[in-house]
This record gives sequence, C-alpha cells and structure tokens, in this order.
Amino acid sequence: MVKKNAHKHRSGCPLACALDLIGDHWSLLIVRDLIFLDRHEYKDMLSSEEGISSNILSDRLKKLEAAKLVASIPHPESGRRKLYYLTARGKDLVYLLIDIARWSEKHLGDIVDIPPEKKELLTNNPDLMVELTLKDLDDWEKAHGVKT
Amino acid sequence: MVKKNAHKHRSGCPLACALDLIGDHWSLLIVRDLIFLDRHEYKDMLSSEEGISSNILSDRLKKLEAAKLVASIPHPESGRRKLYYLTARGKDLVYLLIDIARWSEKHLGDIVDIPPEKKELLTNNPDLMVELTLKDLDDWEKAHGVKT
DNA sequence: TAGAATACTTGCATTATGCAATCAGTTGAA
DNA sequence: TTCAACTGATTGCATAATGCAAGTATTCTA
Repeated sequence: MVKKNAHKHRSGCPLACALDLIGDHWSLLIVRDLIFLDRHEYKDMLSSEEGISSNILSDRLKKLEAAKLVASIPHPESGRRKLYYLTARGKDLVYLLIDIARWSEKHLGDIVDIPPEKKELLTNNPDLMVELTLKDLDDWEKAHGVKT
Repeated sequence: MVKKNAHKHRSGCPLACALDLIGDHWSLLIVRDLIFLDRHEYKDMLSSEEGISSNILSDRLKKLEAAKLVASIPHPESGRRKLYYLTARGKDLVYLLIDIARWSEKHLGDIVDIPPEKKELLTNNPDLMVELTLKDLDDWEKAHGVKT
C-alpha cells in the first residue's frame, strides 16, 4: 500500500537525500520518542503530546523500518505488542536532534519548554548529553537483549 | 493566501517547535542554497537540481521570512530582482546542516554525491567547515552592505 | 515602445494528512 | 472455553498540501 516515494531521491545532495528520509513533520518526532522519551511502543508514541494520527504513525514506522533507521522485536511480556528501537543508523541521529534542540533553545526560547536540568546540560555540555543519551539507549538494548 | 499553519505549534518540545518551522521537504534545501551554494536569487533556487516548483518556492520563502530565518534586499543591479540572505537565526542552522551532511555521508554514502575536497573537510574537520562557511556568508553580507 | 526577464500568482489535478471507525490477532478473566 | 479488552494496525472520507503549466505585474533593454 504505502510504498510510493520510499526510494526516490531528488538529487545526490547529502542534505536532499537525508531530507527524503527524515524531512517531514513526523519522522524525527518518532526518533525523538525513541531516543529521549523512552517510548518504544506504538501506543506510547500514539499518545505523545503532539497527537500524531494512527495511520500516519503506522506509515512512518514502516518507512523508518524500510530505511533501516528503526527496527522492532516482539514485546517479551505480550505477543500482541512490539518494541521499536533505533538501529545504529538511527541512533546516530542523536547529534542531529541535539543540534536542533540547541538551535530551538537559542532562537525559540520563548515558545519552547525544556526542563531546567536538561536545558543546562544542553547548553553547557551537549557532548555529555549525547554521551549520556547513547548510554541510556545502550542500557535499554542490553536489558532487552537487542544485538546491534 | 498562504498563512494557514504559520504560527501553530504542536507542543513546547524544542524539536517539535523547530520542525514546525523547518520540518518539511523544502525549507532546509532553500537554507542550503543560501548557506552553501551561494544562490541568493529566486531564479537560482528555482533552477536547483531538486526541481522545486515555483509556487512552493514562493510559499517557503514567505514562511522563512515570516519566521525570521531569511530576509531580503532589492538587487543592486536591477529593481525587478531580489537578493535573499539568512538572518543570524538562519545562519545558525549551519551546524545543523553540517550534521545532516555528516550523517548522510556516513550512512547514505552509496547514494550521496559529495565533492572530494568537501567530503574530506566534512569528515575530518567539520568545525573548520562551519567556520569557513560562516566567513563566506559574512563576506557576502559585507559585499552587499547587509547589516546583521 | 515592444519585447524579454523576473518574481511571483492562479487553476487544477494529484497526493498527503487528519480523524473516526473498524479490523484482526492475543490475552486474561470468568 | 468463551468473550470482552487490548494492541497494532487499516480503511473511508473530508480537508489540506503539493506539483505542474500557464498567466500576471513590474522592470529593464533595445
């Protein structure tokens, strides 16, 4: 069904190629859920603050899996659930996301809402924030027996 | 005409807020044209490799100007032309764009096409690449009498 | 002063999105 | 063993965004 522009890319430009994969309103928010908000299930992402639609979530998860940014395993406690997680390719977006957050904090400070302790880390030591975030993901993977 | 979701934002999340401004298929490519490709006129952007439509380009330039990422001045050689350039807020996206390019180079290496000398700089010394890029923009602004 | 160039705008067909409802497989309690 | 509830989707339909071709207004050039 959904497979239309899965593989088309507009040019060889590295920015254009990346944007063909993640340059839409929702994909990076799903990646955010997986990286920063510890949301690994469909229903968790569905109930995120921004209110993504069920069909869009389903579509984007498929596209992200097709692009090898996201993978999934069955939930250990229940066969009807799935656990989504980021591949190495997906986890590498953490630098990018933190850059976006830094830009937002700097330029959209009056409309964004960042918890103070995260704000300080983001502003003063983004490299440490990346490191801690990657460690969290690593711990999650170890706890769930994901081999990467 | 075009003003629908200009100011709505989905949440206070810094990623969501940024994506409300630049999270679409075209906005960052326009920023790329202005930052890296020295395209400052409508017709230059219109003829970029990715083939943006005239109405979409017009719409995105308006939105980027409304978001204070882009500004414009009349072309000094011709009153019927305009020169677009990045505000400080827009120029600050250079870190982000270089991060995207690095990610692309690393993970989409087989489909992206980067000139060798840029590739080396991007891979080995991205900070210098940022610095050189910002200097180019500064030179352009000085040459065109833009005060920032 | 005619014609070309530039920066858009308009009309219209196609595609994507949002929302509500529905579906199918799994689970757990009765 | 049955059946309601849960979960990860899919479907139908209305609305919005996009793509493409053509048109318009203004300015420069010859």
